[in-house]
Amino acid sequence: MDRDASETRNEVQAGLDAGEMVTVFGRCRVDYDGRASSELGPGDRLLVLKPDGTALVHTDEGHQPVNWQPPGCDHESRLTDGELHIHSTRTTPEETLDMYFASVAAVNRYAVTDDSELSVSGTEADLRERVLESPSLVESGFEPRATERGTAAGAVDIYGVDGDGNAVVVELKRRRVGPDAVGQLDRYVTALRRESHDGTTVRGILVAPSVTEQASELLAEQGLEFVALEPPE
Amino acid sequence: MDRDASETRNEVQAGLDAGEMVTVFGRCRVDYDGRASSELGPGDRLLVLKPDGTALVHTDEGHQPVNWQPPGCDHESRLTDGELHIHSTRTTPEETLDMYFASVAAVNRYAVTDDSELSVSGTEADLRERVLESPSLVESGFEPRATERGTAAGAVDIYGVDGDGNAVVVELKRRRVGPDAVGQLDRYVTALRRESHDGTTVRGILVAPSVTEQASELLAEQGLEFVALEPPE
DNA sequence: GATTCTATCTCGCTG
DNA sequence: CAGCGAGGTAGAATC
Repeated sequence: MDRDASETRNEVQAGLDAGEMVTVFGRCRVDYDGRASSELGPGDRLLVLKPDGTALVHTDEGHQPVNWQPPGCDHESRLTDGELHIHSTRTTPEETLDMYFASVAAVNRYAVTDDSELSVSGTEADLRERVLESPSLVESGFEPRATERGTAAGAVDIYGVDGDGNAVVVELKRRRVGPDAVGQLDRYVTALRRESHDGTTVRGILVAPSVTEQASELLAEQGLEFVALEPPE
Repeated sequence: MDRDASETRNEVQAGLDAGEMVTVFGRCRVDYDGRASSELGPGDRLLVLKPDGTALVHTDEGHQPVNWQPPGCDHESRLTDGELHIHSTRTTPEETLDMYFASVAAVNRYAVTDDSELSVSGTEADLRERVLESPSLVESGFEPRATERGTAAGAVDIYGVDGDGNAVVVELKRRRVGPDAVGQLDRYVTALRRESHDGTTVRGILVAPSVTEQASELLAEQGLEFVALEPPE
């Protein structure tokens, strides 16, 4: 099932040169060096080289590739010590990925045409639309005034006022939230209180499907509020 | 280049039954429904089905699969309206992925053996080891007393005391940090101050390679400190 | 390019 | 199983 390494290399390089998607399955070692560094001993893996400069190394397990390079990298095929050697580099940050194939079971080249765009629903953006269309879902009398309003601590998802004229900061999450989301909301509320030189009251409301116990306690400690709401669909 | 759909389906199913990694390249539509939902119109994509129940749908661009299922899913091959139809399901949460192939250019089956483990260096754990071996890198006189010390707000990376007997909370990050890390440290410090009924001073120190401007301001506002330190390697 | 935040995040660990 | 935090997170939007 093994193939002549030189012929294999030519096939891989021809695919890369043609702007095709190239896959290589075989026994290999993998070295990575960059933001971190890693070593992976011999094993059977599927290498996917994309025409946009992406490289993915997949084992038989897991959603995540065991090693990879992001889009925009340069891939080179080489013969190093008689083995097929794929060398991929990027800059900013400087990172290299090297794969050494002791044997190659298959090389495949695919000419890819894909004009469709993925459409997703049930995102945080959908939840924001839902709140903007029906602000009373947050609270009777709530009036949104701005989205992505800037503060010293970052941009607030929805900024508005309540029925008593108090300022309201709404932080949206599409799923059940933990302590991190409370910290985020607290930063925005604190920043706005600091920025409002008059005595305006600033309320913080976390809008999400649900909240963990620890996050709930943090909300109470900080005097922040929670409203249960799911993204549409 | 197209293949008989029934024959193709048999090949895919045989690979799944044999516990092999199966790839299908061809023109397809993809529907996903679960935590969110998505639709993807016709285009050429590479489908990877792993023996652990993972499914990955890759276009010609990007590190991330355009659609996927995590490990542990059940994959079925079907003939629906004369097309190869891959149906993948999971529970908790209930999620389904459906791929309909208008044409298939290639099916590949790979028997995978991989006994090697990935070893990574330059992680947060490596940074923690570095600090525990040389606590003076944080500050002269700093003495670590515990790692992963529990608080009401979660576990502190390193807990210790300074030369004056004050409590010190160290939050480690392997890379440049933004506002979220400051919020995290602040939650731990606040929780410990609440828990220490005597008048013990609790200091919070963020240890990371560098810090963004906004995070730096947040640190100053909260009376927290920063020490520049990189993970080893 | 740097910063900030979302994500069907995934993954590992711990209770 | 849920919760919590790390990640070479990637990706998008904005400055």
